Amino acid sequence: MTDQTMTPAEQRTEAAAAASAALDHDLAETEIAEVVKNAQDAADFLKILSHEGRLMILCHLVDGEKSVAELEKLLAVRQPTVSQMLARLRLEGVVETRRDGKAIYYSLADDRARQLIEIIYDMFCRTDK
Amino acid sequence: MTDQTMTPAEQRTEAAAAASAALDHDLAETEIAEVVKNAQDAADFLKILSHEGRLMILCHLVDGEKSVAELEKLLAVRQPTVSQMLARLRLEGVVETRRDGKAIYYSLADDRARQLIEIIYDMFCRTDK
DNA sequence: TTTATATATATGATTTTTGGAATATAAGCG
DNA sequence: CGCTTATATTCCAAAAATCATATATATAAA
Repeated sequence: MTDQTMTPAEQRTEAAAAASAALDHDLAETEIAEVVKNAQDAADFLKILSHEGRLMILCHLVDGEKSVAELEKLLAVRQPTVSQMLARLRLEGVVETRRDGKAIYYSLADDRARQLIEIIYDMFCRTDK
Repeated sequence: MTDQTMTPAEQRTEAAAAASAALDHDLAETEIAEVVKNAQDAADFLKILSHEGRLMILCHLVDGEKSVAELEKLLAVRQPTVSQMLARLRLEGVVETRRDGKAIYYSLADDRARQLIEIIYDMFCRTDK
């Protein structure tokens, strides 16, 4: 279908044009770029949740803040592993921290995450019983 | 916190026991295993969605079935790439196919996916405007 | 200030995921 | 039958994610 002699950039441009044509109201390049960006953002966000350990952490945080030590026990994994998962969640802005003495308490900082987690919890932890 | 002289298996057992204790109603090993399994299932499912291309495909399929060629144009990627993404979705049971002559039409086959996709679409493609 | 506890980070090995290129199959057409 | 179009699959290299181990930092307590 697509001419194999074109460069990848040319092919993408052509394909994008084809996509525009397909959506009869003729999207501009910038609009296509925005759709792609939305998809990227959404996919990146889902990637954060698509990990057993991180997902369990987030599920627990729905019930309220937890210290690293508490999460370590709840998940049955070692401390550096919990901290690594928390670091990722922190960098992505999904959780935030509060210090109390030696302990650091983590809580949810993103409503999208809270919403999705609750839905996923219902889907996978209630329905299937 | 956890004794570094134990084997990983021992540590996991101990940590699991600690987790049980933490949840005052004393979960059995099998119950813990089930929670972990739920988390794994959910994470695996989210992994399928957490990919820009697959996500875009699923978004388009929410509007109704599409042939491979249509998706190729909508996504602006090459045919083998579309087929690879579709193969993954097919193997995971998220989409199903119907043949019509030379064309193969794909459609959503999983209500969980449909539900999540719609929510994600609202979150990332409507809200932020 | 030394020591213990709670948490974080760095490093590196291993595994998974990804995406391109080539090739294969399957259906329709002349 | 050969030819074309639509789709699928295989193979492989590169990139990314994961995980364990070791080490660092920060707070508190003695």
